[in-house]
Amino acid sequence: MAVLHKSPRALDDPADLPTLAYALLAVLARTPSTGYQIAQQLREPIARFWEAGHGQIYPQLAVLERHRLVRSASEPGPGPRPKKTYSITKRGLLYLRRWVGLPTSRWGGRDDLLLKVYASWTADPAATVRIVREAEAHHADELASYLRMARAQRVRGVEQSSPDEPRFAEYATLRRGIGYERGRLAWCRWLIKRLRSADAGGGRATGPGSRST
Amino acid sequence: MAVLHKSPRALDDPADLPTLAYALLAVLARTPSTGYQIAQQLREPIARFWEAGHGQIYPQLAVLERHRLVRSASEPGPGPRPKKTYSITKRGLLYLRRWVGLPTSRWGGRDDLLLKVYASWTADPAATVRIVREAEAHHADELASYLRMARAQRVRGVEQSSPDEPRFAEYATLRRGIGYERGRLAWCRWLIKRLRSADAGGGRATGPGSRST
DNA sequence: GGACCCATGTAAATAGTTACATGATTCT
DNA sequence: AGAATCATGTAACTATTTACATGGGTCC
Repeated sequence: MAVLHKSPRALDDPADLPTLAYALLAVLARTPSTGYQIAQQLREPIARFWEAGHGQIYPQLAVLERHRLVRSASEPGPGPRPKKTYSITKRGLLYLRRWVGLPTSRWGGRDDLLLKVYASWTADPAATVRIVREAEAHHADELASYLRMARAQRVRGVEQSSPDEPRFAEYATLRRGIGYERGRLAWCRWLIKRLRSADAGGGRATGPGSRST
Repeated sequence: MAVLHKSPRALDDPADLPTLAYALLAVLARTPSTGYQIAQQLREPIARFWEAGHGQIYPQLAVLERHRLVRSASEPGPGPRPKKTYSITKRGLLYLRRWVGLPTSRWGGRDDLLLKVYASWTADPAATVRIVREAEAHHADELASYLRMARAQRVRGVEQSSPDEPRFAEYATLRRGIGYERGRLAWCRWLIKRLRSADAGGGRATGPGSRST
C-alpha cells in the first residue's frame, strides 16, 4: 500500500507521541495558551521540568492539532501571522490522562555541572571553585524565586487543596523544586568549602569533616 | 574553496565538541577503556550524570581520535572486529581541562516524573499513586547502591583526599547522588501520603500538614 | 532611533535513540 | 540448547537546537 497522502496516522498508542507533546498538553489542560505563552510557562518556576524552545513547540502544536488533541482559535494578532490560542480537547485530555498512568522509564539524564565536577581533578582548582560558585549563585536565585511562589501559594491555602485540583499539582512540583535547589545549594557550598580548604592547606585536606549532604 | 577531503576541521574552540565528547574524555582521563566499558561506566553509580548508548559512543570516539584527543590500541578481541582500547592524549587532557573551567550554561533539563505529577490532577489518583510508588522504589534502590559505594569509599579514606585526585571527584559526585536520591525519596513519600489521605478523606485533605521536603 | 516584548513560522544542523548485523565465550 | 556478556560497528529515525525571517506596539 503506497502512502501517498500522509494522513495523521492511527495513533492508538499514546506512547507514539514524544514527551514534549504531553508537556504541551499538560500546560494546555490548565489554561488555553498561545505557543508563545507555553514557551514562557516552561521557563517559569513551576513547569521547569521540560525545556523547549519555540522552534520545537510550534511544529508540535500543529501535530497535536492534526490529531485533534488540541484545537486552535485564530485572531488577527501582532506580526504578519494570525495569533492562535490553543486549548485541549476531550480527546487530548484522555490521552494525557492515559500517559500519566504509564510506567516511567526515563530516570537520570544529563547534568553538565556534575560532569564538570567529575572531571575537575584534571583542572585548575581555582577554575573549579569559579564554576561551582556560579552554580551556587544560580541555585540561590532559583530557590529564592521558588520560595516566593510557595509563600504566595500558601496564602491561598494550597496545603488544603485536593489532588484533583491543578493547584495541588503545582504545589507538589514546586515543593520538589525547592527540595532540589536546597540540596544542590548545600552541595555546592560543601564542595566550595572542601576545595578552598585543600587550596589553603597546600594540597591535603585535614580539617574536621563537615556535615550535610 | 571546495571541501573535497573533509579533513578534521580546525577545532580551536573546545565548545565545538558536544558535551558527550567531554563525558568520554572524563572517563578516559581516569583509566583507558574500550567503548563498551565506557558505556558501562556511564550506567554505574558514579558517572550516572551523562546517559549514552553505544550507538552514540562509538562514532564519537572515532571523532575524538581523528582530532587526536584520544588514541587507540587494537587487539584481536572477541567478535568479528578488533577490540580497541582508548586512552586520552595530552591534547585531550588539555581540552578537557579547558572545558571544565568554561561557564556552565545548561541548567534544568527534563524530568518525566515531575511532568506526570504536574498533569496528575487530570488522572485517576490511584494511577498517580502507582507511578509515584514505582519512583519511590527506584530511588530507594539507587540510594542503597550509592550508600554502599560511599561506605566502600569511606574505608579507603576518601574524605581526606585532595581535589587533584580522581577519587575526590568521585566522592563529590557520589555525595550529590546521595543528596539527590534522598530528596527525591522524601518527596515521593510525602506525595504518596498526601495522595492517600485525600483518597481516604473523600476528596479534601484535612490532616495535620506533615513536615519534610 | 533602538531595544524589547509579542507572535509565528521554517530550515538547517546537531544530538540522541533504536534497530540491524556479527560472532566468540561462558553460564544455566 | 538458550541466554548473557563481551565487543564493535552502521543505518534509519526521532528529537532538539540554532539561525533565518517578518512586523507591529511600547518604552527610553
